[in-house]
Amino acid sequence: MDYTKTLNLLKTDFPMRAKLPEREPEILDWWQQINIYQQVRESRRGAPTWILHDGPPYANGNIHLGQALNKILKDITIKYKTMRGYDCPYVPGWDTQGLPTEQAVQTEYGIDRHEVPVLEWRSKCQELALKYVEIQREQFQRLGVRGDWHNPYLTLDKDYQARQIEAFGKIALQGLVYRSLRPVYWCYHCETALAEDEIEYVTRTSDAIYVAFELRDADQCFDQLPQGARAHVVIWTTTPWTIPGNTGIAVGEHYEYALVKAKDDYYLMAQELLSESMQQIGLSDYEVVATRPGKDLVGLAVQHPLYDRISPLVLADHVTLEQGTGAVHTAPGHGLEDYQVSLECDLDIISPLDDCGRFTDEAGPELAGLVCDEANEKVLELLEACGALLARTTIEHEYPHCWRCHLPVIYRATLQWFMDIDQLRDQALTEIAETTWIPAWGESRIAGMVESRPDWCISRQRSWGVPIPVFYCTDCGEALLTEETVAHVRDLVAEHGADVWFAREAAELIPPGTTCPECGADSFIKEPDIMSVWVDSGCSHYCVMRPHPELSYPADLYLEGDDQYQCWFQTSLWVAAGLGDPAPYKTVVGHGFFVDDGGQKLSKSKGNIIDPAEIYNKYGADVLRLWFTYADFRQKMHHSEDILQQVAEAYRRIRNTARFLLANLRDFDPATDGLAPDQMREIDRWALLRLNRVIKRMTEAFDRWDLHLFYHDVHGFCANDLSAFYLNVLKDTLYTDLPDSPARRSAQTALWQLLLALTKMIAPVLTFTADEIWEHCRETDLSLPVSAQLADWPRVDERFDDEELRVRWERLMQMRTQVSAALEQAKEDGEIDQPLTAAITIYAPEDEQQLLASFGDDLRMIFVVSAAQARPLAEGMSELQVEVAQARGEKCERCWLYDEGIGTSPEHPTLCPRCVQRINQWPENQQ
RNA sequence: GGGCAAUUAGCUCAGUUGGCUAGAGCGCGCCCCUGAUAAGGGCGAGGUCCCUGGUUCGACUCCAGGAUUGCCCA
Repeated sequence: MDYTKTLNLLKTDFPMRAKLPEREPEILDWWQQINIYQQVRESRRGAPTWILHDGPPYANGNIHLGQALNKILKDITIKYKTMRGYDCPYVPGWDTQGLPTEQAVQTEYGIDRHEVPVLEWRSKCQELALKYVEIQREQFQRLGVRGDWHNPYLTLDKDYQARQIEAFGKIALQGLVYRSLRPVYWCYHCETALAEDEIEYVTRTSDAIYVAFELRDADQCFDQLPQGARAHVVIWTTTPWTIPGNTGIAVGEHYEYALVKAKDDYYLMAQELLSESMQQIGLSDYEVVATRPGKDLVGLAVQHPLYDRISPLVLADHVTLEQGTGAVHTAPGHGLEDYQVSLECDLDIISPLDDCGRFTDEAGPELAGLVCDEANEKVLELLEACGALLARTTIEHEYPHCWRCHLPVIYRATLQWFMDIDQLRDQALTEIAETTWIPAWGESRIAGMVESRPDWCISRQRSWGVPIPVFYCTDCGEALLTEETVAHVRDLVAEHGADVWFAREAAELIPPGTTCPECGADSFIKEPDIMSVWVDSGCSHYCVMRPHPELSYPADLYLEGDDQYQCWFQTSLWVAAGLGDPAPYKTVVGHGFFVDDGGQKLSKSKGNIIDPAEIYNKYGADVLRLWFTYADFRQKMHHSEDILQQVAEAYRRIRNTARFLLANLRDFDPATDGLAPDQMREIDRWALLRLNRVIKRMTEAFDRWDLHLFYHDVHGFCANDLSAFYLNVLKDTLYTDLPDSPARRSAQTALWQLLLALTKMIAPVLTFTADEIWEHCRETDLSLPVSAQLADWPRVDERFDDEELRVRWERLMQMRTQVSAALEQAKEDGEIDQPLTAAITIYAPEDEQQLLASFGDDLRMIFVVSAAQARPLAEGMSELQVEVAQARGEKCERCWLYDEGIGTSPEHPTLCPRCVQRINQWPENQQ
């Protein structure tokens, strides 16, 4: 007879194989159908809100792995917080304006911005940005990210732009914004100023030259100098093309400078760098005539080698003796430190370059029209011709490059708009101290950056962005910016979008009747520059969080890649400070970046870019999501195929555990079959005690953003506590006991709790799989909400927190390890085939022996053997010993345990008495 | 050159206030099961806890210096 029909074998249509790439899109469709975002929001109506403000990714391509990580971490957090009882509106956003889009229009559409009208150019930019918003929206949703995808915020929205103009006006009217001629990083390929965060340093080889500047009145300082002798200050520079911009030479106050004679000429430079420099110049035969400290040299007049003008000797703190001659070529139009010196020492600021980096006529006829970097040769030629070029070598050094076109940038003095950071710094630092930073060292990191950050250059010489709403009087040139003009522009932009600024003349953009407060004239021109894209996103709290009916200020959380300490975390703070607001965030979480298995950063140029679509199309988004909780996201994240394989394997384990639970609950109705804790068997209470522990740890981990503990704890629980032990032990009860027996119902009561809690706990991470499991859970309990996302986070059930039980089982588990080892040994020695054929005797010290004995008949079940008994230590034994023998009797055909009573029933000659009894009582309808 | 951080088995991580033979999962090797089966179970081999000093009865844990790596800045 086939006894399999008299067993409660597994039964479920929950598939073992996930086929996530096929299954996930179906679940997505279903979420859309039931409008999961709205349902979740409604289920939390009236609950306290918890707001994560989305940092807008830049819409100029497919999403990359870092963006996938970012959005998934946000999603995990929001889903967790929702389950914890909060109402969590999530409004995703996109950064849509700025240089990257303009460049993409050029490359993708092949349009030259100089050849089309500005409005057409802007419309192309908008078209492209919106295209990528669509693409990214699809891709983010595919990752399982839940949010208000139908109503995202875009920085190009009219309302956004209008609020941004309003914010600028408020900040500017408080005197926190100024316009100044100042050297800024300038990319002459992109024809725009670049902010510090748009610079990348690349090693390159440059010229390094020594140049002689003739001293006009050296004899004032050095009476050793013979009448009519020529003396030169020697400078060293790696950018020959900046020589035309030289307006001074800086020396260090306390350094000793030596006047040396070589051949018939005299040279002046720092004593300490003398031998090195003279060697480079090729004048090894020289003598020191005199020395003077730097401070004595101040005010000496030096003749510029190329032009008829004087470059005075000045003091500067930044002069060092690390390189060069200790006499520093100073071109205030081409360097920030030089610029600062020029302010202190009243040097001229000369920057004879146009937007494209070409020398203007100011540089003289030989240089006019040449592009600066390429003009090096010509400058060298000119210096050579006048005998000023002493030596020419090369040097390898880090040089700033444009982050977009990767070409070298220059410093160029231009009129730019700045936010006055000095006025806001203290407030910003106070706010930083008030904010919670995760990880904690993020605080010292951003504080350090904020302390030393120079004024923020916020203007860009481009057109795809929000205009700087300033006018200039055509008569006196004075800038015009009043509450009225700002409000007027703001209203026009709110109605027509920022295009209106570019479509209309100044007269049509100012309130009628406006006159210049300085000279009374009524004719104006408009500011040509737009705001940096970092202003756009930095204003998001003012443009989105403030006015949005569902959001509020400040946000509970900002969560971005840790490059944002220098960018969005900061720009948002500066804007808030400028507006007189507290920080826009209460907590800020920074996450690391991906590196490949060799530890190299993922980048296009290295060709090691990973497309998240490839991963979710191959493994599924849930595996991708699980991966992001596999490693500590606050550090760099490694990517390799090996790691993905591991994660996929772990996914299968979790999935199969859930499947096993489901498959044993088909005949269980929690309402009628569930048992109270005091009616449950000890092992089942132990399982729920262990579940409590996982819930506790998971909750703490999520609260502390120790997300990687999720993977390790949940997976460890499934693998160790459940698969390897509890579920394995339970099989005998679940399969062979009477369906309605107390033991089986006790087990099922625990299994049901395990299944529910586990499914809820994985819901924020394995968001697709959780709902797939949940659907099957609802077959057991229809009163459950339709999605796990609508469930409450599991709670610790204190009825199972039994310390005595915990200790008791901990000791048992230790002994179990020894039993397993003994069984393995017996198997190797050929004494038994497998554990089920074994009978074990455990000789244990008294305490242990009593503990084991207290389990009675359950002991053999716990060790998954046919028979087990505990005895006191025998003579000569000092510690626990396990004796393994072949179990007596035959193998029962039904329960597979060995028993001596087999054959005693004529009706069922192959069954043990226990099974015979059960068969006889087996419910009719299940036979 | 400066700031912030990291460094525990092949991989990803644990390791409370310094204290028994440093743990887990995966991977690997060997074996068992075939009533979780493109599943499940057992055992095993893998570690100078980056290095060097110091404090201490005792340091993976604390201190100093160094190395390497990553990010940011110059």
